[in-house]
Amino acid sequence: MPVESSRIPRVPSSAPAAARGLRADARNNRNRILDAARETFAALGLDVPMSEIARRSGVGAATLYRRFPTKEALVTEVFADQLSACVSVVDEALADPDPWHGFCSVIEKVCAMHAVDRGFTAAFLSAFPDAVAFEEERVRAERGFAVLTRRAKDAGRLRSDFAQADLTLVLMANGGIATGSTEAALAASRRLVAYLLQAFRADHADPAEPLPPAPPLGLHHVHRPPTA
Amino acid sequence: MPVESSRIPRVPSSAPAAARGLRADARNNRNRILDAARETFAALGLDVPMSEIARRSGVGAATLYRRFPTKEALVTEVFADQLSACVSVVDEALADPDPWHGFCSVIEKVCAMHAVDRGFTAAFLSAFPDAVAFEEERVRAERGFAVLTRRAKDAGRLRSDFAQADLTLVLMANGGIATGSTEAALAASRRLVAYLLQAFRADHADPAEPLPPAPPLGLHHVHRPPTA
DNA sequence: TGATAACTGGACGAGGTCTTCCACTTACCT
DNA sequence: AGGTAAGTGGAAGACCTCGTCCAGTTATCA
Repeated sequence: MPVESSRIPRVPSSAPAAARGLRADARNNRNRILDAARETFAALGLDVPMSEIARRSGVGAATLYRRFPTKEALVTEVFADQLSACVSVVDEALADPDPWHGFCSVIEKVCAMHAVDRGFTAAFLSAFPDAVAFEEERVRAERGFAVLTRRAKDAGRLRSDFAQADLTLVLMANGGIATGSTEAALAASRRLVAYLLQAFRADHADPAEPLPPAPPLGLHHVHRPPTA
Repeated sequence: MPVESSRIPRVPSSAPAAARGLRADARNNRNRILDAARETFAALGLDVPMSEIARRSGVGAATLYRRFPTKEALVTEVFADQLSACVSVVDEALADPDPWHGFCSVIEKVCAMHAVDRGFTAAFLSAFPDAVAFEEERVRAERGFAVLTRRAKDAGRLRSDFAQADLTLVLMANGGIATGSTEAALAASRRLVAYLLQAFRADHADPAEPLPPAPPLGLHHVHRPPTA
């Protein structure tokens, strides 16, 4: 009888690394916490008390803090996959044969994701320090978007004075669209994005009205002060 | 000897109503508080502690609360004149013989004012309850802007599907532009506004791509929940 | 089944903010 | 100049949030 088999924890290796080797009930609670946190952050933003998330998860505060030593850790974990989704949006767009369509789809999809999730917007913009864990993905998305931008310009569809930093501009502006209902926020975001995409069209660039210079801002430089 | 003369308080009737009849030192302190609050709110947003404003004003907390019973009252007072400035921007634009230029100037100026004052943006968007005091001015500005919109459309410069609620959209989007330095925020705001104004041009409306419907949002419906 | 180690829940402490209270000081009016 | 009422500053109360601790419970494994 192979003793080893009992020593090897039955790990669903597809699960996130942090959930491996947990006792069954603990892993269950962990998932409940993540689900509740996702819902709550999306609906109310990142400023909800940890106690509220514990309450909605049906666990005590200690359990919450045992799984996620700090609120930031919880936020990071919650939005890790959302960030991956953003990155994959860029990958999909790179596979699109129409450069302009790909470019637009990135902006439309990412803005829509932000519009329906209040917490995602805040997390994205606050650039919480643990985000260094996502540095790699962020850089990949940035490079991918740069390629998209170049292709769309070369195709003559995107105005040539569009700056890389304008993506940050769009995301920040879209982040300002926060209203009571999710539907209203999504509708507002869609309309804003539609306006902006029309402004980005090459045939709408007016040589008589040059754009004000782009501010020297990259996604990684956006730091919203904690108390503001 | 006219007794009355001494009974009549020497009121600088040009001063705000709330400052009338105050003792000289009290009025002085009141002004210092307002100045400090203006600076602090503009630089750091509305979330600065009241104690910080008291410290910068050189007064104690009790004095601050004697003048302004609640933080909200202070915020309201501080931004009352800024709001008036916004309204007068509309009035100026109405006097502009060029409807399109007037329309643009409103958006450009108001957005610039919001960009350089973090607190103003928050106060404007949070629509704090005491704002009912400004209801009249708000309505006046709204009507004025409606006139500007109509004129600009009739002149064939503003796209016909521009909605009144799009002003709210622009202001919310502009409110998302908050970066570390004031200069960067202003630069970002300017570029965003330039893009949007190009999108608003009648000759840039693409009949092949109708806009998503405008969300049913007026300025007075924007309510950002307290904790978010 | 029973020992063990991990897990859980509610109570607790630290820190920060808004607001109030009270003894002292100051400006105004006669 | 002097009395008085208003004004002032610092300390303290109420409330909320993040994060910690300990006694009881539960899953795991021989």
